[in-house]
Amino acid sequence: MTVETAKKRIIESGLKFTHQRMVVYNALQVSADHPTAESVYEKVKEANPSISLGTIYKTLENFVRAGILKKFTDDVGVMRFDPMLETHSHLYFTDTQEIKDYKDPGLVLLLKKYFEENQIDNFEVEELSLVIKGKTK
Amino acid sequence: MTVETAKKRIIESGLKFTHQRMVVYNALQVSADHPTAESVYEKVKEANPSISLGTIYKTLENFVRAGILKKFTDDVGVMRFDPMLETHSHLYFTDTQEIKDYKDPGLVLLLKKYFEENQIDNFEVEELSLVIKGKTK
DNA sequence: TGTCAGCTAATAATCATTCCTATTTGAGAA
DNA sequence: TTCTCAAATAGGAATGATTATTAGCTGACA
Repeated sequence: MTVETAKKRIIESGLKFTHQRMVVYNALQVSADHPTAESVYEKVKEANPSISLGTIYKTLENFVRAGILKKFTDDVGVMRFDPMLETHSHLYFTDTQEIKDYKDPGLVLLLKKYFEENQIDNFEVEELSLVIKGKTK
Repeated sequence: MTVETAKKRIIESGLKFTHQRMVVYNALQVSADHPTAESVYEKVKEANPSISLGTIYKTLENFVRAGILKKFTDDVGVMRFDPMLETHSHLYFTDTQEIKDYKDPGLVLLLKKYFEENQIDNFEVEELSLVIKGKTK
């Protein structure tokens, strides 16, 4: 990930290019799975100590709107950001509290087929993902 | 739901029976889908105007620990309580912001079967639910 | 009825998130 | 390059849901 690709990506998505957006964008690339606003803030401050938490929130929100990120809320009610753009499911480890991505194209196909054959009354399915709770084996 | 069944249920779950718990329990029975602590509070105040919001939180938390309720966090980060105990999925209406339960035994069977045949590395599935996003048709 | 662990009310504290506003900046125009 | 201005930012205050604290109360059991 070079500066140029980051810049290109931000501008392509219709956002004005700023130093802060670029730093946040880069921090996301090296983040662990599903960072919180706070953890992005910590990471970003290394490169830009004067950035404010409010800017992080706003930037992440803009990235979500621009389709660069997805946002969801974890079990304790904290926002998490997900750099992955394809629809996918999550594994919740009840023992370690971790959240991991789970991608399974076969499963998605199976589910889509299921909902084509079994319509839900008065509801049009747009997006499907699974919450899989369990523990390390 | 009579007073007696409520009382029985509370005692069976190992909690001491109190007036407040009983009122909260009853409020849950007549609540709309997935009440928040706040909405339970509003409802309970009709029967017991002196109850405090802190007690509501603690009581709900106790019910969750006792297995009478489930708790989850919605997309805006607010806790919601779910009186239903069987595993079930949720429909998220992207147009109206509603959340509705979706029960589908056939789907559950399909998923269980799928995960028996397709084990996830180093992970033991305990509970499955689907997040179904879409809109009114 | 007396005892006491557990419960409750009231309120303070916390924490993630949003809002506010004066100041600065990026990008296109001249 | 310099100018202009809409948009973005820093910094901090405000908000709102949730949790913690604590003093007093009460249900269950002997």
